[in-house]
Parts: sequence; structure tokens; C-alpha cells
Amino acid sequence: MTSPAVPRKRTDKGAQTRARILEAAIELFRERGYDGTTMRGIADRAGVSLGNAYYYFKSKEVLVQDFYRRSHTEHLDSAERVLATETHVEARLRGVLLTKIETSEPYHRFSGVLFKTAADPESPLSPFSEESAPSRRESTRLMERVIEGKGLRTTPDLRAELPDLLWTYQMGIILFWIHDRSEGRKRTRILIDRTVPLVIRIVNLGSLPVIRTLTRRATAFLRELRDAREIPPTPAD
Amino acid sequence: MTSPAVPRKRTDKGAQTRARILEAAIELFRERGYDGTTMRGIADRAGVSLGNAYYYFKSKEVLVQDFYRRSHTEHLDSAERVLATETHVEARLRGVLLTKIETSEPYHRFSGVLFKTAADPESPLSPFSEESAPSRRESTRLMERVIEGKGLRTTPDLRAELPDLLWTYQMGIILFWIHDRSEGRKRTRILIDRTVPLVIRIVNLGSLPVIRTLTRRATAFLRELRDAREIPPTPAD
DNA sequence: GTCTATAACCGGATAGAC
DNA sequence: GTCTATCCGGTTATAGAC
Repeated sequence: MTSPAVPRKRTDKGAQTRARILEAAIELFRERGYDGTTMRGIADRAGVSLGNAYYYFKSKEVLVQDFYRRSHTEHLDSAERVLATETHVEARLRGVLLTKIETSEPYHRFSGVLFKTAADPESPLSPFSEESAPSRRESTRLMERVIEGKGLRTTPDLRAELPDLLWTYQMGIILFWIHDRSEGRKRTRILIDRTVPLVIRIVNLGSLPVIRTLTRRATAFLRELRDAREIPPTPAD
Repeated sequence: MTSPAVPRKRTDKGAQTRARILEAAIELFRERGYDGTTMRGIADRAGVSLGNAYYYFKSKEVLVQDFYRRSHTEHLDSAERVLATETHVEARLRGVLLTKIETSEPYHRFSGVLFKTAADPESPLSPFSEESAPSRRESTRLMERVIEGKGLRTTPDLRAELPDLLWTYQMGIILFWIHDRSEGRKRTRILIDRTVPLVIRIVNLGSLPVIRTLTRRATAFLRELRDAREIPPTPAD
């Protein structure tokens, strides 16, 4: 008697359609790759009209992005489990990187497309863009957690820069992974296995007296660079 | 009496048309950017038909590439002049990097497009692809010349890897430059000025006894990685 | 206001005649 | 070598249904 003619199941009329479209897209991307998939094909398989598909997804690209976003959250989850069990930095770092490429595996085929647009400074998808700041923040947060592990000897100033540096390192690994055509991404795995200990060792060397001044200078510059980035470009000066 | 009815200037019937099209493309890219330029517009301005434009350039992308190739050769020239006058590694490296961003400046606007396709592993434009091996080779050759300068203390094994490492460093600088919106690319210039000395110093540190084993291990791995890349992926093993 | 569909538009790319 | 005619697929405009 309270509620008028409003239908009960208000939950998600279109949300389901949206899901159907995304599902169809994922299937087709898997079957034929990004370029081989057409928006018309996606709409067809989802049983909707072309225009309708565009009602839910502004472009073909955001379809891949939505698809890829899954991998990001999956990674956060898996990484969480790694961090809960591993206590040594080295193991933590290796674990975070390995889970990254593992959760990304289903997307390897289109990672090229993703990376492509990511490299474009105009694109909101660029890892350096304003829009992707949240997920970048999440990734560096992960690195903050990583370096809470045992086995790291470092100075406070270097430590402060480490999350960003490790994020960059991770980007490098991903770039390698994208180009890795070996079965089981064996080559990327080797890369991780070999470079993680090196990275940790190099960081630890940073506290050696001979290297101290160098480290200090480098971190000072990094800090400067990072802080300048936060501030919108100054037309003056 | 020897030559029949054939016109004398046989040199380049179509080569001129080709040039006209490229010229028109460059103008339009400059005026309206990559996306704002259409193949029809290019053909129009060049005074040829659309189909004809495609006869000379397989795609819109290769037009930008041809355009960009100029910058590459220009850079080789400018770098040559730098290497002829500068004797110290640091000055040589800085000079090579500065001329790189300076000769690339006219292309800054589309560098996004270039980099975009370059990041795609499928693309023949990818700096890691077979097709771009020649220009990559030229760039690492340049780095070989750079390290012939004075002021470098290093071991043979590290030295052997340096050209590739410095090429990677240069790629990093370019990535930064692409995203650099500061006037006169001031930020990239600062980046170069600050990091070049650091890089040289780090390399020189590589010969310190404490670091030797680390360097040796790292270079061994790099060599392994590089050599494996030359060999086509082995399906066996 | 939320959803769905049809009919274009636009621009990159190709086929094939001359 | 050059053109015209088309294709193809991403994207948009727009109209109507719920």
C-alpha cells in the first residue's frame, strides 16, 4: 500500500544488459583479438542493437579497459595474500610481480592495445594521467607494503622514493612481459627471478658510505621531480 | 638519334608525386595534428586522388613514420658533430641526448601517436621489432661512440652492455619528453642535466670491489638475455 | 528519466578500371 | 600511376518505447 506502481525488482534493468554486452565483448576479444572484434559483432552476440551497446559503453576501448580493470583488482587481492604470508622484502617483491603477470595473463593478447593507448600522453589511460592516478596510487601503496618486509637496509630519503622507483621497475617488467612470446612467459619469470635480488641488493648498497652522497643527490632530485609533478604546470617562470 | 620517343627526364615520374603527398601530409599534420588530418584532406592538398595517395603510402601511419624518419637522420648528423668536438663521456652523452630531443621537437605533437604504435608488440614500428632493428642499431652504435670518451672507468663486461643500457636510458628520457608540457621542454633538459652525471658516476662505481660481483652477475644476465633475443624463440625446451 | 533501435556519418583502406 | 567506386567499422544523431 505504501509503494505505488513502482516495480519491485528495480535493482538492475539495464545493469544486466550491460553485463551481457561486456561478457560478449570478452568472449569475442578472446576468440578474435581486439582488431578482429567489431562493435557490431559484440552487439549481435549480446543480442542488442549497435546503438544500445554504445549506450552502455562510450567506445570500444573502454570495453577493454573495463575488462582490464578486473585484472587490477584481482592483482590487489592476490598481492594481499602474498604480503600476508611473506615476510622478506625479496619474497614480497617477487610475489607481487609474479601475481601481477599471472593475473594479467588472460589479457596478454590485448595488452598491446592497452599499452598503446597508455603511451599516448593525451589519453586518459596513460599511467601518468590524472585519471589513472587512483590505480597508480594503489600500485605504489602496494610497494610501500612490500618494503615493510625484512631484509632492507636503507636510508629514510631513499626509502621515501622506493615505492615510486619500484613502481617504475614494475612497469619495466610489464613492458617486457608484453613482448614476451615464450610459453608460460618463462622469460619474464626468469627476468623477475634474476632482477629482484639484484634490485634489493642495489638498494641495500645505497647505504654504503661511498655511495651515500650519490644516493642523497639522486633522491633529492627525485623528490624535486615528484613534487613538481603534483603542482600544475606553472606558465610563469 | 639514340633515344627514341622516351622523355629525357626519366628520373622520377612518381617520386615527385610521392614527395608532394608527403609534403601535404606534413603541412596538415602540423596544422591540425594527426587525428585532425584525414587521408582525403592530404590527397586533396597534394592534388591527387585518395587512391593515389594510398598507392604511395600504405597507410596514414607510415606517413608519420616517414615524416619522423627525418628526425632520426637529423639526429645522427647533429650527434656526429657533438662527438667530433666533445671528448668527455659526460659531455658526449649529454650532447647526444640534447640533440635527440632538439631534433625531435618538431614532432613532439605527434610523438604520442608514434609512441602509441611503437608500444604495440605486433606493430613493425615497435622499437623491439625486427623491422626497426636498423635504426635501433644506429642508436646503440651512437652510444658505442659516446663511451669512447674520456672519464669512464669500467670493466670490459659492463662496457659491452653499456650501449644497450644507455639506449634504454635514452628511451626513458624520450618517454619523459613525450609527457613534458613545460615551455622549451625545460623539465626534460633538467632531467638530462641532472641524470647524465649520475649515470656516469653509477657506471664508474661498477668497478668498485664491493660492487664488482654484483656488476658481474648483472652483466652476465644481461648478456644472456640479449643473446637469447637474437635467437628465434625455441619452442623446444 | 531509462532503455532500445534504426539510420546515418565519417574516415581509413581496398578493388579494379583506365 | 592514377582515378572512381566501394567496403568496412567506429561513432553519432535521433526517434520512439517503457
